[in-house]
Amino acid sequence: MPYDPQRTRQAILDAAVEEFSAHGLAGARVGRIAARAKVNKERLYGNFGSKEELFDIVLARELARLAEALPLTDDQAADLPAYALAVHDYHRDHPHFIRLVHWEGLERGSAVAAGHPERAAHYRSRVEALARAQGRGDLPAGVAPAQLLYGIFAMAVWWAAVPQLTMMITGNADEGERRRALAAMAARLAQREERSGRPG
Amino acid sequence: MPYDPQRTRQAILDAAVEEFSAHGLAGARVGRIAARAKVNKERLYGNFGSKEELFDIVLARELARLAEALPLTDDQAADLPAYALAVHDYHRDHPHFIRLVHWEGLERGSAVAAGHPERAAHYRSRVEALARAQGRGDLPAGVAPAQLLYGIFAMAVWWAAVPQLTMMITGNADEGERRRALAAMAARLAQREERSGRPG
DNA sequence: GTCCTTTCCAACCGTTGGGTTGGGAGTATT
DNA sequence: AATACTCCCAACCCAACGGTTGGAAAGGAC
Repeated sequence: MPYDPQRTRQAILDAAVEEFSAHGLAGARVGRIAARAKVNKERLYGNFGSKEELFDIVLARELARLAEALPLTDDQAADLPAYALAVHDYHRDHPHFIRLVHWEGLERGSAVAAGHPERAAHYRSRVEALARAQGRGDLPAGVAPAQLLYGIFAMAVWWAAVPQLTMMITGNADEGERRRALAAMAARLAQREERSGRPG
Repeated sequence: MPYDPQRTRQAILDAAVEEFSAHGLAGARVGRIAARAKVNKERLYGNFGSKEELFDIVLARELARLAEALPLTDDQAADLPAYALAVHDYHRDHPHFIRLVHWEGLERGSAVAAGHPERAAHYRSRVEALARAQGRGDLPAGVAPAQLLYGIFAMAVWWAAVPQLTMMITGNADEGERRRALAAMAARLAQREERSGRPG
């Protein structure tokens, strides 16, 4: 059979994203990745060095895909519910990335943040878009833009990491209801006037 | 040395919660748990059957602690920001439970929800408290109470599961800022009047 | 066709994993 | 003080793990 190193690499990455997404770093099995990719284990080490490095590369690839598919333009920053829904739908349709990020957070902790300037830049650009929207008056100024982005992300993606909790909290609420509620809550975060509104 | 089976059990559970919280189900090492508890590995199996059963028991114990420490009274349901802060602070001060829940969600998936009626009841009671607050007019009726609870939880605890992302999004925002933003966002979710407020 | 490099594979390696075993030490019952 | 039962431990089991090795097959340069 003719050699096809490019195809080998690709097959390993495709298999690895499935395996890491399903089982995390500790739970993933190098042998399973090789088997699913129909490739010899040694090719994995020859191409990617180690299980951990492979995890990094897989995660970086998924982030690159997300970054391309889910920009945050100034238009979108002015329409927070629509952006929240876009984030939600992306992760619903591409469930690997958000799971990888959760595995990374749980297994490696906050120290990760220091070593990935390009990822930090990705999120910074989103924060800046929200800051500009605040400057234009399209978003309320009461909450720091970074915190606002955090809140939107939290509501839009958390269910993917804790499906069992989500089920217990919302019962068998269907996805339509979740999307509707997400949009409504994002709209509330985006409202311009704040009302104290709570009786002492 | 005199026997003390009660103490042995307790030591295993205390060691197990640390280990499972830090490494998850796949990453946890039975040998490490036994070593930390200063107990023979066999005592772990004699008392708890298997690694998985031990995980279940540890998680149930942590939920029981949370349920006692963090009720949701009707008073609190009427003051969503205060409740959100209470949830945030509990998980900040007792970081094991929320991590265990995330490990469970990632490793076992949504099927878990079906097998734990007592846990479902715990969350149902919280949803009902919010529903009553809506009935009294203390909370807006625009969002289903279960979805509202989901949103509050998501914002209040997500940072614990993805500390690296939180860091990249909010920079080195200190905890005080996070708490302030959380309260502000919860207040927005609790506002009674909705304003469309978005220019077409 | 010879030489050199790259791709690929089967078999292997040392270690560690969850889980078990056989028996000894402590305690309660009679 | 013999019996019986629970608690505990050191040593063991073996499958599976991440990672490596030696060499064969393929491709490119000349």
